[in-house]
Amino acid sequence: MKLITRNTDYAVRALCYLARQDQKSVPVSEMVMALKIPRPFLRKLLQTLSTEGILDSFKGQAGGFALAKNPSKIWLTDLIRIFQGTVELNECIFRKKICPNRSTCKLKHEIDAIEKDVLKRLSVVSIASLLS
Amino acid sequence: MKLITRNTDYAVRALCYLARQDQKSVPVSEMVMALKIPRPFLRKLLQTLSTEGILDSFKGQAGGFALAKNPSKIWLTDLIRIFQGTVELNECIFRKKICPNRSTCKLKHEIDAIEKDVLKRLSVVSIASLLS
DNA sequence: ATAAATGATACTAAAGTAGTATCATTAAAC
DNA sequence: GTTTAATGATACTACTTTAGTATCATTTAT
Ligand code: FES
Ligand code: FES
Repeated sequence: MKLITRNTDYAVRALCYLARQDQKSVPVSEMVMALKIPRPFLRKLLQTLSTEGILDSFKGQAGGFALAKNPSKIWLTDLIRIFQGTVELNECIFRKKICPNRSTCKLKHEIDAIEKDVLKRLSVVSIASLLS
Repeated sequence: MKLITRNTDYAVRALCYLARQDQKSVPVSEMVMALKIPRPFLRKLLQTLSTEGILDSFKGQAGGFALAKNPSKIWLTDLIRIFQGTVELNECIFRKKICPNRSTCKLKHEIDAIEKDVLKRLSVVSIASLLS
């Protein structure tokens, strides 16, 4: 099981790359060179980050992408939410229906507690903190 | 993202059910009734638990399954390993290859640390502790 | 012999993840 | 004003994992 999918992982790299630049905007082609991420995939991903307000985008020649916020304000949990949905280690769906034992189930309690910890640890990680 | 898949979840329920019985062996049909898990799915799952040494099985009429160990010796991590493979929240595979940045990557460090915590918490949960 | 069980194994379906392709729109550069 | 290099929008394909089904062989109590 993975906590971070490819999308999120690539997004982190791209955002770190942008955070280290002080150019007004960086085109996808430059990032493809630097990060060796498949172009169409990176493009789609950056578009998503743009519509989500993480990036600003500039169309036309000499256009590209730039961070829309300070790297210390871009949280890993934002990216996870965008690309993977909410963090729910525990679903307990029972044949498409919410499980009737949810309130008493000890397994659920255990996993819920673990989930809380994981979220707590994830929620302090920002792009700034990943810059090294 | 899920920490526990359906297989593992069902296995926990089945094992808890068996732990509460003191019959020599319980046939699948009885468990299907009690747990409302699809029969062929439960069957396969119990067979797996049997070959993995978690359950004893008895063939022929009046046969069935029974715990092969004390419930306090059956660990949630065993079940996760059996049905989901090793817990690895962090893969960082870069286009089918192991990522070259593994040693320096801060994201990996963070996720590794979280994974360690999760494993620590999972590793103390046994069927006995889930019996309620 | 029969019936009720598991063993072994192959198959199908659904969902999530990863990646590609294409055409339209924009705006700087010439 | 035309060209060119960029993003916007959107649809599509492929792969992997998870979930679930089906079938026939074997065993054993009755
Ligand atoms: S059995 Fe459904 S929440 Fe655990
Ligand atoms: S970039 Fe590969 S381990 Fe993080």
